[in-house]
Amino acid sequence: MPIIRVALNVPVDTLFDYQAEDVSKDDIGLRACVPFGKKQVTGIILAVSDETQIPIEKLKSAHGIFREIKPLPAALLDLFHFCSQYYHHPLGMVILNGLPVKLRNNKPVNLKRKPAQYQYSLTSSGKNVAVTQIPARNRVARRLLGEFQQTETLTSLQIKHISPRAEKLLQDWIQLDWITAKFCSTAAVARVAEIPVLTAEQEVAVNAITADAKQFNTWLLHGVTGSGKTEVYLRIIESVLVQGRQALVLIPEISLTPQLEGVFRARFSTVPLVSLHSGLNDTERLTGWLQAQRGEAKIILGTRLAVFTPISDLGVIIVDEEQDSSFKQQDGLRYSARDLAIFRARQSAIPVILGSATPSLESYYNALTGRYRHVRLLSRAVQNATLPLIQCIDTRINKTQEGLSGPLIQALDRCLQKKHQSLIFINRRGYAPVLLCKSCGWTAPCQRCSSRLVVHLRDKKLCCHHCGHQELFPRACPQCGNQDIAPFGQGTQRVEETLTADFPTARILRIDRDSTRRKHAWQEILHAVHTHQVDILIGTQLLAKGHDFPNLSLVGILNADGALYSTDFRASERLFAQLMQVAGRAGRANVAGHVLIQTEFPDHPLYQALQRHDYDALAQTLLAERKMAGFPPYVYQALLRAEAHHIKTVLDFLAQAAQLAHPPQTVELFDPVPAHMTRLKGLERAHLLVQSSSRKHLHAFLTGWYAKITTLPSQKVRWVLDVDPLEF
DNA sequence: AGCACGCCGACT
DNA sequence: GTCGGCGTGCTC
Repeated sequence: MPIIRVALNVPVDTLFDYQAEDVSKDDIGLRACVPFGKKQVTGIILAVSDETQIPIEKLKSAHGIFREIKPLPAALLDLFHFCSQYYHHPLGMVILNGLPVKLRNNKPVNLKRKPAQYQYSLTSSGKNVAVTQIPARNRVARRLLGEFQQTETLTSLQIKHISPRAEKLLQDWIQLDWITAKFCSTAAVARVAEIPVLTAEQEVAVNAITADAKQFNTWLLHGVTGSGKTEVYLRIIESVLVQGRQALVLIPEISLTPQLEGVFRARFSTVPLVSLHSGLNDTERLTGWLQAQRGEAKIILGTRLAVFTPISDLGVIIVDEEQDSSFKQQDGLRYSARDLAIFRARQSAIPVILGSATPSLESYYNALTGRYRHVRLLSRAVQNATLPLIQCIDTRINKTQEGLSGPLIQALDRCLQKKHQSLIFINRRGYAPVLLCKSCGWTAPCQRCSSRLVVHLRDKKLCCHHCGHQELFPRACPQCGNQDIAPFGQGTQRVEETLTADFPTARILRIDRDSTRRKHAWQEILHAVHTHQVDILIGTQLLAKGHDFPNLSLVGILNADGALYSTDFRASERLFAQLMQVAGRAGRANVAGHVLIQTEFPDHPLYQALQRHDYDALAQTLLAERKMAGFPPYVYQALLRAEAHHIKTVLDFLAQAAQLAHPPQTVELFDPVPAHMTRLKGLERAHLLVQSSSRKHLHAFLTGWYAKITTLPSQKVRWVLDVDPLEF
């Protein structure tokens, strides 16, 4: 009887052999349900053979093979294989983690007929209906209409997503002539929205990429905020769709999916699109995955996990905001979706486009050295729009009160009078970052992490932003008993309080994780901002990403200096990218943008470069520093991370691992050190850095070392290899 | 990862 | 005398 070799979701890097009837090589990539120990599990068939190394008495028979869906394509299995090897993670775990949950269980996929896909479009009379015409208690109807008025067209699936009850309203609305319905089954490339004329730069970019669309190339699409990178994506996707091929678009955050999805649906209204992200439930995720695999979905839009979607006829991959660290998974399998996207593109002989206004230094360096092809968009695409004016406010001269300096308050006031919107950016949620005893200097610590508890005044609580721990305010200092304990420093809530006092008539809205936690909160907030129901926005980095605020003319930045004295060598790069992104929120259409940065170091090269919008100047400076210090992109790194209840256990383990390493001369092994955040969620963490100027040598070394570490008695230590680490 | 096997401390 | 602690090792 033939043997199938199955990858299972277990932390050992071996395949498990089973006897199976009626199997052939065509079954590679199918799911098989097999007995494993006392349990039944489902894995993926990776090989079919007549032989096995396993003694016959140990060999069991597979319970069954699922044939209701097509096998995983060979290319996807290759991707998993590469991922397993490159990141040194067991193959079975890589594969099963990359599949939708519904494919991991012992059940066949339920292929019940999916509901007919209709597409509903808002009519011109529908556009004129005011949301207030709908009684406020009819919340679903209000939300649905609001959604229609934002994106104009919605599919049955999207509507179901808004609310299961929303579908009931549609027939009435068709009667009222607010919307029209049409069946969508074809994938015709029909563009409905008004198509902007390309700028000369955009045209050069589009032509260059489409002219070379038949082979693998990594393109760095390097365009300032507002230069119209999205339009370049759209044109390239269009050329791929015309050939009947599919496009994969990766974006950093779930919160950006609706926005980009709206753009795509408006442009390619009849083209089936799926979006895949962690906000979907298991069924939705499986449905989207299957549509992509069957080739029905032509545009696959998603966060990093979407890089593992089977796509039968991929024509292009786009990675938007490629510098964003959320493309790197920070637990378990620590893969970079951006780097895997490049592997996939090479494998499929198609272009991959990395888009950014502030590329990662790695990508920029690759573009400079010619590994990547560099296309630049230097001017804003919208007519009349100029780059915002960026200035520093020297807080050594202009002292701040409650975190706000005089010039910033005055600028806010002028902005209010002109009825423009303004934004205060402060990357710290809560009321104040610490609770301080003024007599002995005690600050409230987290018991489980090496961090300070953040003051959340509204619910009279202290919160740890790392582990979620909450506790009540102490009445007095637990160290010296003094009652003079008070919040110290600024967070979004405190800035909100201060500004409310300073501008009592202004409409102020705070946007951070605390205010957007509620379902649909984001949609409501964006709607309020777009319809100018808000004068001053206060927000964290949530605000920095992607969203267009057309009425925004002033951005104030508080407390950015912290990153300048960070020990993380990537802190400057990240700060620059983040500030550039926030600055880009100002002055989109006809309103000139103004950005004011409160800092004690206005002469710092980072702020100097920012004021001149000069990414290249800063990038060159940082690259020179990295070269001198021997940091990426001039070396390749890997981190052996370990955690346990006691730091000694961790350091002993790392010391043992270092002992059996025996690195070649080209690979440098550093001493174990405690992690930046030594305690996290009750565990102590440390790591050991390995680096080399040769990726090949580093990888070869890691492979051997990984095998040796696996044999160590791991006691109570949890460890992982983090290849190309971003955080230390 | 689970789950069993296995060898040492406090309990009805 | 046992119940159960979690260290070690295996799963085709």
